Amino acid sequence: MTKTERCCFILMVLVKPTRDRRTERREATKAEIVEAAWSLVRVNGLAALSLRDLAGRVGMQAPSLYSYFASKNDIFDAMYAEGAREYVCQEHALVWTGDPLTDLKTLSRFFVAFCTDDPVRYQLLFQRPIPGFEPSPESFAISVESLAETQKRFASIGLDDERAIDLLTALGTGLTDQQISNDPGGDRWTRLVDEAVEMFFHHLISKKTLTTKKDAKT
Amino acid sequence: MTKTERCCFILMVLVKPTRDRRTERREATKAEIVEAAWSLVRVNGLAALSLRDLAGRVGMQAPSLYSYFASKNDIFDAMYAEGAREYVCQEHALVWTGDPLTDLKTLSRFFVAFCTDDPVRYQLLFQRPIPGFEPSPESFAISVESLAETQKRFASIGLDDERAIDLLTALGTGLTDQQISNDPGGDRWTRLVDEAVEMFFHHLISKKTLTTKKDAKT
DNA sequence: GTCTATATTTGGATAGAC
DNA sequence: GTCTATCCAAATATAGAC
Repeated sequence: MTKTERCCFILMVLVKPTRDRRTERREATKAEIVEAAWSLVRVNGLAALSLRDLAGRVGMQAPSLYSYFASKNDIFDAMYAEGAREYVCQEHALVWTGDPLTDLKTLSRFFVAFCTDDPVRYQLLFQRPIPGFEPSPESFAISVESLAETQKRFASIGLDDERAIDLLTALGTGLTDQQISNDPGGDRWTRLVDEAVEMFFHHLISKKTLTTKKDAKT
Repeated sequence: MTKTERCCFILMVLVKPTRDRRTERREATKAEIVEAAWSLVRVNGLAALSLRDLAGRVGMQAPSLYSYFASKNDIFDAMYAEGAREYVCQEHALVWTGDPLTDLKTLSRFFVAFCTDDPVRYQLLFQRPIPGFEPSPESFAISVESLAETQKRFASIGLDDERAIDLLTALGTGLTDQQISNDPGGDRWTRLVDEAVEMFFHHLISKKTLTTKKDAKT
């Protein structure tokens, strides 16, 4: 521990509310790098991200990035965490009515919109397109949190049948995938979300697996 | 044209049924290379295919591959063509009953089974995971042929609504994608195909968009 | 047709000066 | 913290001998 570091540490402990401008600056730069990484991968794809390009985008030389991230995968991990946090945040902001059909539509619309809105983010979060990369436990924990959130939402609607849930998620990813692969930027499949959820809902009712709070009319 | 080539050419023209052993041998080697490429790619993923590995697998040095294929993408193209041909062939072998629901199930089951049976092939044929690669017009034509086949099948069932078809394809790719991503080698999603098709079918009937030959009972 | 040798490019990552 | 210089590894692809 250098003299300067010791000094800082003592100050931090003694004077709690003091901001650490050094750390703030550092975090800001890290965020800037991650942002630049997103803009690059949105154009060239995840696999094409190179540290040279990335450094150039933020006005650095490649080795300088190693002052902020230990490796390339470490950068991917930061991107993953950011994406997962966005998902949790936006999902949390959804408004629930208590009506199962309406709420299912809300959730499905949100999922498909979130994914098609940024296909590369979808790829990073929900598929595994980078050979040597998997998210760190800390980053993955964010995803797990959101999964739990969704499960609770399903349960509160009365949807607890695994088969049914699997069918619904397949619908969501199917619409998403077709939209991204075959009509990028359009709405040929996203516009089908409501109809798909209604179809699913009526299917559930006909199996009497659902407990409705209000009764949905045909 | 060398003397030998001229000689061969004259022979081919004069004596029609004569086989060209040279060409046969060459095609066999090409097929062997493509087969080796598939086995490598199934293990390491599409992106990880390297010409060194591939050459080693068939007992060659890397440059020798250039006697058979002009480039790496040329090899991918051959793989694509082979995959597409398999699809057409297997689809063609399906047996149709004339009953819309049954036939829809047959088609959907086939699609999902074909895709989950070889996820890497699915990736190469139906997604675009290799940065610089897209199939040559000749190879792509095979896919177009199969699409036309499927369209005709849909039409013969009385299914000609674009929205409905899009919904059905989303169901197929959704089940496929979830199966591959979240339960590789299992059947958690593939076993839902029949239920999904029934759900879709009843949805169609309730919209009275379908002309049935036999009437399906509830 | 197959080989050895090599050109060329492009990555990620490290060392050490400042 | 940032830079220059460099290392190392891996990849596609070509040249030319045999």
